[in-house]
This record gives sequence, C-alpha cells and structure tokens, in this order.
Amino acid sequence: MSNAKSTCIELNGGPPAALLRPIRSQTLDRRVLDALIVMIEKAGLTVGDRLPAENELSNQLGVGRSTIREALKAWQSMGIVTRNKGAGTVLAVEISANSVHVPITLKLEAESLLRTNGVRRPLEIEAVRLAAMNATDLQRQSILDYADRLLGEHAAGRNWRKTDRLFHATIHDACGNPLFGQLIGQIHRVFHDIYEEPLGTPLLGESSITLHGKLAEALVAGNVATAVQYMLEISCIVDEEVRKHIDE
Amino acid sequence: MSNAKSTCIELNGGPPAALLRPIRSQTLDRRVLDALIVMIEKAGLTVGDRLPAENELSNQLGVGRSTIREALKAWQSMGIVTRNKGAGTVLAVEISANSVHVPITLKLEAESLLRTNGVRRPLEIEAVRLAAMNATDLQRQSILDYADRLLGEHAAGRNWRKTDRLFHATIHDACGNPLFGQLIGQIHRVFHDIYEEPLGTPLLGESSITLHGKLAEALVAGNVATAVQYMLEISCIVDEEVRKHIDE
DNA sequence: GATATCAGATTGTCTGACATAGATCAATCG
DNA sequence: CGATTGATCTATGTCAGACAATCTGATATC
Repeated sequence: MSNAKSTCIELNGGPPAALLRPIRSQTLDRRVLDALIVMIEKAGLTVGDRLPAENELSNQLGVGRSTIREALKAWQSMGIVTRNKGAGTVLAVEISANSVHVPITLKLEAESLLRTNGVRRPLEIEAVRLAAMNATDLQRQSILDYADRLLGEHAAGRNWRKTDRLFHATIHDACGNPLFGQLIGQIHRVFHDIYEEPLGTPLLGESSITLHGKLAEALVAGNVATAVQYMLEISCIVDEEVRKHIDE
Repeated sequence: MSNAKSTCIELNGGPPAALLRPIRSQTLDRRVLDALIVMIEKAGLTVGDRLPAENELSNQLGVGRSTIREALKAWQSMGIVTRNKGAGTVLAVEISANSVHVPITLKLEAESLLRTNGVRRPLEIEAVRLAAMNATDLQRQSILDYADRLLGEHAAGRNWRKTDRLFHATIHDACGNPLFGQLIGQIHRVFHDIYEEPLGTPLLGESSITLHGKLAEALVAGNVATAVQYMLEISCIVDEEVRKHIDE
C-alpha cells in the first residue's frame, strides 16, 4: 500500500474508490472529509451519532484545527452534520465511502412558492408512476395501511401530518429510485422551512385527504394512469391552497 | 466612501451597549453572510466580480478573519462563490437580498448513473410540456434556430455541445419556471463532474441529434404530446448510452 | 427524589503568523 | 519590438494558541 513518507496518517493516500471517484481531492479540507468518511464508516457511525471533537480530529489527522473546522463547516452548510456549541458535531445523514454528496442550491425568489411546487409535481407524479409499476406486495400493503390510518386520523380530528409523511415516503421508497425520495424530501423541507414555518400555517389542505385514499387504491391495484391522475390532483390542490394564501 | 463607522453595521451591536436583544442568538457567520448580501447588492456586484479580500471584510465588518472564512466556506461549499489562492473570491451566481439559496444535497451511490437520469427525465419532460404551451414567439424562433445550428454543426462534424446546451437552456427558459432550469442544470453538472469528466467519455449519444430537430418542430408548433414524446425518447437514449457504458 | 451547582468537554471566535499559489509588472533576451 | 523570465505583491490556505460561551453529566444539597 502507500506507506510513503507520510507524517500525517492516510490523508495523502486516498483510496481511489471504484468507479465513483470522490471529485478531485486536492485541497486539504477535501482530503479531511474523505478521511472522515472512512473514519465514520470504520467506526460504524450512523445518523445521530457524535463525531470526534475538533481537537481530537486535529491531532489524529495531523492538520490544524482551523482546517478541521472549515471541512466540517462545508458539511454543516450542506446539512450533512449539525454542530452545537458545547454539545459537539453529530451526523445528520447516512454517509459511506461509496457515496458522494453533491451540493445543489435552489435560488428562491419571493414569488417562488408556486414554482417550487411546480418542480415537485413532475417528480411526485413520476414517483407514483414508478411505484405503481414496481412496488412489492409488502410495499403496497404498507401504502394501503398508511392511507387507512391517514383517513382514520383525519376523521378523528387527530394530527395526521406524520402519517402523511410516512405515506409519501413509502411511495418514494417503492418507486425504486432513492433519488426521488431525496429530492422530493428536500423540496418538502424547503416548503416547510421557508414557507410554512415562517408563515405559521400549514399549506396542505384537508381536501386532499380523501384523494390520498383513492391514490392508494389505484396505486396498489397497479392502475398506473389512475394513480398518476390522483397524484396530479393532489398536487394541484396544493397550488390552490398556495394561491388562496397569496391572495390574503 | 462614507465614514468607516457606518460600514460596521450592527454586526456586534456595540459591546458596551449590548442589550439583551438577541433572544435567538443567530450565529455570527450567518450575520456575516447577510451583511455580505447587502454589501454585494449595494456595490452592484454580479457573476464573475471579485469580493473584497478576507482581511478587508474582517476590518469592515469588525469580526475575525476566521469567521469571515467560515462564512465564505459555507458559500463555497454551496457553489455560490469560488475561491482561489492568490486570486481572491469571486461570485459564481447571482445573489440579491430578496432571494434565498437553499442547500440541497444529492447522495449518489456507485450505481446511480441511471437513477440520476431517472430524476432528470420527468423534469425535462415537464419543462418541454410547459415550454410547448407557454413559449413566446421569440423563444420559439430561438429554439428553431438552435436546432438548425445543432443539425448543421453535427453534419459538419464540428463541436455541437455548446449549441446543445443553449438549445436546452432556451427550452428551460421558455417553460416559465426558472427552477426547472436551475435543477436540471445542476443535475447536468452532476453528470458532467461526477461521471463524464472522471470517465473521460461523453455520455450523450449522437443518435439523439435528429430527435432534437423533431422536438424543436413539435415544440414550436405547440404540439405538446408529440414534443413530450420526443423528449422522452431523447432521455431514453441517454439511458441506453449509460447501459452500454456500464456493460463495458 | 428533585433541584442546584460545579467541573469538564466542545464548539465559537479572535489574534498573529507563515506558506503557497495566482496576478502584475519590469527587466532581459531573442 | 515582442515574448519570456523573474521579482514582487496580493489573497487565500494552514497552523498555533488563547479565551468565551454553552452544553453535558456528575456531584452535592435540600
């Protein structure tokens, strides 16, 4: 292996991962992050676990604390870790050596509420289409269960938001392409963080609840066109709610 | 310039007169970025312009250089600025006070080449659908022109990649929702940075060139269904190219 | 048992210093 | 005269040490 004149540990001999090379690692903080990924995987750290302290990383990797901080800052701004004064740095997403996190930014203008939903719509619809074709029996059963629970909770006047999230997450999972769940999830986070939380009111209208039940039935039955149609209607209801909100 | 005191805008709030104002102690680098946005807008800086040096920002804003660096690191990791040793920090995207850049990360696994194209497909198709319905006459003419140029360049054996980019960018522009262009553009960048550049070979097959011409005709004629169909075929050709590449 | 307090741990910030790569410009040589 | 080379300046990259602010957990107290 590469056991050259390395005063630092394995910062210089980054493993040339198979096929998916983690972008060009020339700057020091990039290599720090690469080393951190290896370290995290070796230690089996997962979401919620705490990373070693900055000073310890600094000693262990043989780089200054500022470099460690800048590397972690990059991860923090991308949402990969969360850092709290006094508490430490904790992992916020799953991460492994054969995955690479690509930063993307959405530039939102003041009037982009409808536009945000506009890009979410085709993604949701495609996810439903794929799920209706590819879902396993187990997944179809889960989707049905969540839909029942959703209708029940709504009828009982209880909080159905969490079940709604699980319902859609199951669909995204069933479509077979995890990127759909990732993208839609983050766009959903945009909705929540940028719009709902500051505005104080949820944008998801209750009128879509019954459509969720019909969507589940069609999807589980493999009725692709019908399921897609219901998903489209659900998305359009969000548009209406947004317009109603803007008018006020 | 005005007095130096006014440039030190309420970042520290004055240590002696520090009231109990900050209930929610926003982190310092966050405030640095907010101040930077104001500064950029006031100075009229745009893409390609250089920001003041770290030391100057440190003096003007009254915070340590490490804080400036961490703030800029966050912007760098989100692709908002690029930084080069000796050269300085330059703006990479338009930024203004009434826009917010939302960080999103795509976690790519080793086998997600097809999956990346999988999420791009519904976005491209929806963009074509919207463009076919909403494009202005001027935009339709541009799309036709670029398609002609594309076919001509391909027939002449010249490099047609730039024209291809312009062709699609015009469609994204014509769809009326700038988020489509943003998302697709960044996903395209993922393709290029992560896959094509390390692998050394372009994935866009030449067989799709003729389809571009048909797509342009259908789109310009407002024939929505036909245009969508051609866009779908183009995207599927990319899938085939990817599969061919994986088999080798 | 519940609360208050204290010590340790950890990130946030500042300061100062040096290293390194890009940019600029003048001097040199063909 | 033009182009290359070299020196110098500028700005980011990295390091080290220090203190502040805050959270965690254990201890002490009622």
